[in-house]
Amino acid sequence: MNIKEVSTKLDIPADTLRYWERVGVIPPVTRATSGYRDYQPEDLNACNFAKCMREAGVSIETLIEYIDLLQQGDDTTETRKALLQEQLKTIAAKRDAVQATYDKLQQKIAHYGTHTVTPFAYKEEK
Amino acid sequence: MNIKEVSTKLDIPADTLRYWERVGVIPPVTRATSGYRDYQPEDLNACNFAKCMREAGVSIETLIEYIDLLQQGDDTTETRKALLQEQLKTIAAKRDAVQATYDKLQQKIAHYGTHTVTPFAYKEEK
DNA sequence: TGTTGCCTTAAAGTCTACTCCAAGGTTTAT
DNA sequence: ATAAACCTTGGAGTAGACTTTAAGGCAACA
Repeated sequence: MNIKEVSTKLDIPADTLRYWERVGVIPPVTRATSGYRDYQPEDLNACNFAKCMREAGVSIETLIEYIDLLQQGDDTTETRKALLQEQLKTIAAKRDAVQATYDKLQQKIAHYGTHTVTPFAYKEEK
Repeated sequence: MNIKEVSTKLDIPADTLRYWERVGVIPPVTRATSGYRDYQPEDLNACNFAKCMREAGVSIETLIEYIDLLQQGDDTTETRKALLQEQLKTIAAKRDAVQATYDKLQQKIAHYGTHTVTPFAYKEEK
């Protein structure tokens, strides 16, 4: 699978896929003899994982750290697990913040303009 | 309430509060005769609103648009409401994406290293 | 076999959203 | 009344994450 197909399938710009590989957000991608990237299923998994983690707010730096550990192989399993657990907490916090804003904004919209004087949601309700 | 107190109370850097006001993410803040900012309750609401929206992923540009409409006054109520509804959709999408990643990562962690060969979550499960 | 379209890298450029700095005015405590 | 600790603005600088450009190689089709 070439880079264009992966880009289309996963909806990630080709430039971003190259950038991720270059800085180490995903492991080196399998190459054809031409030098062209030829993404294998596991390469796709790596890209998709990176995409989801990025969308959830995980930094490039953290992802590089994870891939580094993975490529050291040895036994970094526990360290990797701890790293993921830490990120899970961060993601949970983000989720909660987004949900809270969602709820309040929805309520605000519900009677926007009907009996509203304050144009800002999140006012401490009396 | 001076800028330092607001910064502490809302946990937003003072530089960011000044920046937000300068670009129009919040309306102009009330001033003392000295020229110092003297945040009124409604100014605080505006800052808190901006903070929540930013955390939920709403862009500076969008917030400026909202404040612009607000200050035109006239009757921009419907336009503003539409803008907020649009953002609500974006926020919902973000929340869902973050939640999905949370769920899958949690599952992944649950048996990380026990019977795992793939170090990437989000593999299409067979 | 040419040409159209895809691929490669390295390096420089861009965008968003702050964040810091310099020069100077104000307030508060001693 | 003077130093310490605030505050102000305008403008420059930075961080993070891409995104574009330049120069050139490979591939597929007419």
